Amino acid sequence: MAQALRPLLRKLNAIAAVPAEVEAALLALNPTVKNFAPEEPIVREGDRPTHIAVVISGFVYRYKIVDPDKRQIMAFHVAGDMPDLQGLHLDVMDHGVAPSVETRIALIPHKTVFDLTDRYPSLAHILWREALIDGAIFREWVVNVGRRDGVNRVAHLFCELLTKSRAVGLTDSLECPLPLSQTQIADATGLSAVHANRMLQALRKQGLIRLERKRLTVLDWEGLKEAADFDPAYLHFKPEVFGGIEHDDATDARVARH
Amino acid sequence: MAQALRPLLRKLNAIAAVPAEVEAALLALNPTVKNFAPEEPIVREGDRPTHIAVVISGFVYRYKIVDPDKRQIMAFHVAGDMPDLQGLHLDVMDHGVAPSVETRIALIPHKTVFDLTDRYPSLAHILWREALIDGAIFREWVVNVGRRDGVNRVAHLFCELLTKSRAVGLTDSLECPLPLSQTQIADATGLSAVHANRMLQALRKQGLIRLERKRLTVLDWEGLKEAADFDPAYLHFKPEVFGGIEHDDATDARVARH
DNA sequence: CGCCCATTTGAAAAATTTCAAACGTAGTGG
DNA sequence: CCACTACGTTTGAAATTTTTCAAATGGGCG
Repeated sequence: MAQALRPLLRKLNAIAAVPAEVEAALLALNPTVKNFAPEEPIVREGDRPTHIAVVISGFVYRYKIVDPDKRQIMAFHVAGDMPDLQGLHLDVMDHGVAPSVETRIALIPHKTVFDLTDRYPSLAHILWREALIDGAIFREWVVNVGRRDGVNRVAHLFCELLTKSRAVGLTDSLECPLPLSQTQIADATGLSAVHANRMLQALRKQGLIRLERKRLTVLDWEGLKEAADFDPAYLHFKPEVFGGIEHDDATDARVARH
Repeated sequence: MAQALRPLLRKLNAIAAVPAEVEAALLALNPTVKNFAPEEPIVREGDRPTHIAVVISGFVYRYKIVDPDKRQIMAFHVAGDMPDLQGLHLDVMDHGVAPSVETRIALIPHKTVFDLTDRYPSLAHILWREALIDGAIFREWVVNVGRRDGVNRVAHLFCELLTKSRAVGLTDSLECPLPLSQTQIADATGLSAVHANRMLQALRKQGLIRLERKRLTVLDWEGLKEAADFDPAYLHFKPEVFGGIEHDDATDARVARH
């Protein structure tokens, strides 16, 4: 398990410069690693977490139940992400965390994290920054769900997921895992499952995406960005990572100028 | 100006225990204070802020422009709040900040804040916690806009504003300032202005609220909470502050059991 | 094969937006 | 003091988006 936290380092390096000694200290940790089956709760609303979860592989979402037959998904997380970083300073969970597929999670006691941030103030700043980026993404989701129509919302979600996947090295093409049911896509975009289905069909018909075997392929990145009104600034990646996807990509992306 | 940051202390004390020496250090600051006219930008999307803004009095909102004839408001802030705390670790603003009424803002250089957090690690933890609460509120807004219908959304917004106002001592009754146009309420709830107007009428007709001269009066707190599906847990106030509003309040709140 | 579950389709119902106009109030300038 | 303007609120009605309901289709798996 010595390398279990490798994805975390890739993630942290995408958002900040991580000093070598901090990298070493993190790699030296020997965290508990636990497998979670699809939909098996990782943390529940109301819990008082004592550990930080780091996604090693798989796909995780955060959600709240409303009504209680409605659900809203507020975030997706891939390898390297810490879906309950907030537990460090907020005692009780105001939402749940669950995986959508078989997922490996490293568990690090809060105390261990605080020891590290005491020893390495720069790590504290990086984690604080990560928490702020988490917040920035929620803001964009408020915009997405509040002011964009169905097609836009789904397109935007896909742009975000592909960009994040590329930033942490999960893929270097225009294709990435998307282990979600249409119901989950609907719950993330504030749509009904039926409507989400139709929005997906619209995106396919427009030749923007392909969706098969739980993988997303973007056929026309510029077109999808346009349809989504997507600007990655809110993800706050380091400048090098920022743009992420170029026009002259080695794929079949059509050039769609606006 | 020696007492300019008094509201900030009330706010911080509502979310955490603030050591006396930290209180003293904050009060000893002599921040620049600036007045902003309604709608006069405090920070713009794309800016690289060098200072933290603290609301001393007034009412501030954070927003993004989409399309560009649509606007989404993502947060409201009252006295004591720091609407761009995130600027401490995120270089460029991904959204704008503006007041809805004449507002007094204290400006504290980032450097000053970092000096203080270096000197008082407990302050760093409090500010980090505040940033996480900021994020928790965005999550609830995603839920609000994504999974609640018109009336619910507006009711929820009002519950949040009243609860926050009480927590920082802006009011101790069921009445608080609400210096917003219906267009702004619409932009915060993801509705059209016309529809927001109708939802307000519905809340009035149900005898839940009164709205006049830019003040909100809650006539039936339990009823409004019920209509809003409101649970203040996501605001993460200290336990003492938590409940905030009791059934047997010294006001004319009707008892609405569910 | 048969079952379970996710996806897809169609059609009606409901929520929400858009458009257009009326109304009210406050402020400005004559 | 009145006319005029600007802006926010209110109203009505049609257009549109989205949801709901119900059923059909399709794939994976024991």
